[in-house]
Amino acid sequence: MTELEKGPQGRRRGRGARERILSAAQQLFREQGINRTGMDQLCAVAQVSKHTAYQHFAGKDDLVAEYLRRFDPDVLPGVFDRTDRTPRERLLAAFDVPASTPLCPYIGAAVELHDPQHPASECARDYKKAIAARLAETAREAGATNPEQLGEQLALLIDGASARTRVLDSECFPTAAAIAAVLIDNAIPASSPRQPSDDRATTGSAPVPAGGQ
Amino acid sequence: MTELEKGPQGRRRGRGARERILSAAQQLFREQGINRTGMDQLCAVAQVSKHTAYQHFAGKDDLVAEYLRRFDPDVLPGVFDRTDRTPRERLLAAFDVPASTPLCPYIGAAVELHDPQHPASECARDYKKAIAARLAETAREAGATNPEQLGEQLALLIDGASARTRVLDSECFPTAAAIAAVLIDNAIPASSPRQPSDDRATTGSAPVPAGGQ
DNA sequence: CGTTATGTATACCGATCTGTGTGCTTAACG
DNA sequence: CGTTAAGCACACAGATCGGTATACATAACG
Repeated sequence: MTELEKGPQGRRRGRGARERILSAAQQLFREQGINRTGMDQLCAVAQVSKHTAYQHFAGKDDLVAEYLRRFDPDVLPGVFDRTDRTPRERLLAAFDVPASTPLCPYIGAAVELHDPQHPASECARDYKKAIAARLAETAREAGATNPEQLGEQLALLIDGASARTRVLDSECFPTAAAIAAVLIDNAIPASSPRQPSDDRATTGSAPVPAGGQ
Repeated sequence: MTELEKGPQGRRRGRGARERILSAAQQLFREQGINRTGMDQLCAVAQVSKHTAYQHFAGKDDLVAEYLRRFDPDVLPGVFDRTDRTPRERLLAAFDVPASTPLCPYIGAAVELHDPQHPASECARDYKKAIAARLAETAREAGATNPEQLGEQLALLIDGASARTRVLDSECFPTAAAIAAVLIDNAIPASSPRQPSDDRATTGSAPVPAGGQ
């Protein structure tokens, strides 16, 4: 989904301007925010003519939406796909983000754009719902009595940690992880709350830091 | 703190332009965000000359900082000062915000300004710390084993609910309140987790909606 | 090779932004 | 009443914004 756009036929011979634009957007939007990043600066960083930029994207709004859609595949893949972990470990791994992760770009976009009708805002909504759904799915695997509720709760914790980290300018994910542990243990009736070693999975445990957030 | 500024002497006879400016800022910044509200529009709403606005505030940044400082006294006063409630009820009342409360203005400012050094960002940090401190204080009253931890956890829940409400465009505070109830009951050793009626306070319980957020 | 799509360079447009400067009106206080 | 400061109306400066137009270069494909 990252290589075959815009060409009705399968030709396409360009030098990859679109990728450079999206790459620059990802960098600058995270570093400076969306509103504080002008198209001139963005094109300069991407080493792309302004004309070309507006040939690939209908406007800045369109670019922002595409910038957000680009996260879909690579945000929490290393969290949910790890079959070498118990469901409980996978749920907790969602809070194991590298220190000083900027800010969830979806929250940033929703706040900066300030328009629920904006395509990027709808994209952010969809993504947040998807994350909650995957958490709920994993919660079901873990044997939670109310997986949907636990998924929504954990999603709220992630957003809270991300937003609060931004405001306080200090890491908040450990706090969220502690809450998550309590909620998870409270939601799983079979497992004893303070006994994490009753997992039925084969391979052992490895403290791997998760990717995005 | 809201009526005696700017005059070296105690004279002052103006028609209250400063108050109108701050009032308009409070309205517009919440409705449209900070960056999307120009000084022209703000002055028009406040029915104030632009010249006068820049006579009261050194610049927009200064105005934003003042706008945030103005919340300090009146955000969660009706939550912590209610002596007719048990500490536990007071903690939970912090999550009883009226539906569709816009977004915590401090989170909004921190995200929109995107500069931790900005006076308004520092103000937001101070406020968030103060809220956590008051929650911790109340948690101590409630007999929590680790009041500071519980205060920080509840503060994170509030921020998470506020941010997530904005992104999802649907109310998230009930979810946060449910988590809070679990955390509070888990943190208070004396009270049994599923028995809220063993409070030692005199007056009964009244489901009153709290003020700000 | 020649066509065609893709990209570059640059200038420009109108709108909007924060912030000032000038001159006039009006209200408060002695 | 007269002084004085607060406020108003309006124009303007300088910068930046998103977006467009024109003209030229180049790479890919037939």
